[in-house]
Amino acid sequence: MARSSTAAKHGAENGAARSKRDSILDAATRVFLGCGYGDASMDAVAREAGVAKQTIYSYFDGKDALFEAIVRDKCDQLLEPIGLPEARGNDPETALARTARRFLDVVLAPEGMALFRALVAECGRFPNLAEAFYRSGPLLAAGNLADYLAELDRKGILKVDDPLRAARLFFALLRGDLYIRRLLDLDAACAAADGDYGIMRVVHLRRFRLPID
Amino acid sequence: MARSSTAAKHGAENGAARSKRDSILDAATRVFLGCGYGDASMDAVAREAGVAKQTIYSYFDGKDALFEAIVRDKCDQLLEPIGLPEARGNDPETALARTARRFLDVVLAPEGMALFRALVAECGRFPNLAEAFYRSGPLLAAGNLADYLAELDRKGILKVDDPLRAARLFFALLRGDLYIRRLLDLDAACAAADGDYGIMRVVHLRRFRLPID
DNA sequence: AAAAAACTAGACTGGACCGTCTAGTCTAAT
DNA sequence: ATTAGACTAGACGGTCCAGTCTAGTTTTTT
Repeated sequence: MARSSTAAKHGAENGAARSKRDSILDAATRVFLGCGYGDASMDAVAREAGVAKQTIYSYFDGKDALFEAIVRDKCDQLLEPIGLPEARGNDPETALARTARRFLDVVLAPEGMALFRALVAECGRFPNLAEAFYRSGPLLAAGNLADYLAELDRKGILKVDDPLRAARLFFALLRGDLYIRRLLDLDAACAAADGDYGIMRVVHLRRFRLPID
Repeated sequence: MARSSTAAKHGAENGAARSKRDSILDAATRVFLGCGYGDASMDAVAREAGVAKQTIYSYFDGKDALFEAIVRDKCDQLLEPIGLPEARGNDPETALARTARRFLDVVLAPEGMALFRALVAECGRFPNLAEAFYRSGPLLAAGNLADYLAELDRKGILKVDDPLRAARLFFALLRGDLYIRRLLDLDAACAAADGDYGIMRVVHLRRFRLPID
């Protein structure tokens, strides 16, 4: 009664069953994030997972539940690095640059884009998923950065009146125009993983005692 | 042979036909932007337009063509104000604030959000539409602002090394976090039209000889 | 008035797809 | 060996929808 929330008829809680469930989840992730919720078919998921359709329905209640499962899964797994608090030991510039890179590497990666695109497309049908994503992603990241900025302010290193707003604007600057282009799937062949996206330009704003709050 | 590009069998090029075509376009806009391309049905469009389904097919080639038509229509109509060049007579601060407001009023409005959301969802199916939107929207706006910033730089009022990049970051700052929230349809009940969105905070960055390029 | 064109209402075809069901196979425990 | 539960392959019912077709009505043109 532990794992499969509602469609639970699996007595064997061993590793084999778990790996079958996982392969379904993986396949579903590829299919759903590849074509979107509407154009993804359960038959395609079954084919991709190398599994009979009935097996999917024995692990998940239906298409909705499967989509929810893969989204929550990807949220946990993908957004986990940007939810970590700052390493406060380093000098601020390094810390900010590291935060920036961690954020962009996740957010601009194809998987991150696909997840966000799917959520935007289906936010009407799954409003709770959209909110869960926002809270465990952008909001958490901004909160952590805000804490760090507040600390810098207390130490007199930086003047930041409204840390949360400052953090949000920091991330907004980082996303810049590139985020829009990626969302629209233009610019796919751009410098993806290795590009430094002008991070340092944004980070160096602090030199000017930035009033970005 | 002038108007209805491919499905043309309308000899009468008078005003009545035009208004019927328009009422179809209007209804299609409501339906498509309301539920998205996938969940919109041609029957729903016909019902909404108060028109027989066959009439739609006599004006448009099919669902795809109708979607294209309404998107191009809304792009032209919606993004037109943000494509206008700057009024160069005013002082820079006023000009920037005006540009900012014009941009946000369009982009954050429900119609603008719905259009963008539909394009993000269907960018795989209609890549050309996504690009057309980007060019006639964000890119054009950034280009115009860049021209203005370059002029300010020539006059020595502002130091801007890379005007286009500066313009893009300006708009990125304006979108901020709110854009993400609106895309996910959280935050719908927020201060919509009358809110001043912190524009002045962003505009005042210039006081610090902003190196946002 | 008569003819032509536009339009309507609704039935219909063909296809996709969700979720269920059946019948049979494989695996593991007893 | 037997038995129970997990799994497979595929068929099937029901629903929804794009696009076509038919038959009849309204509007416009001549």
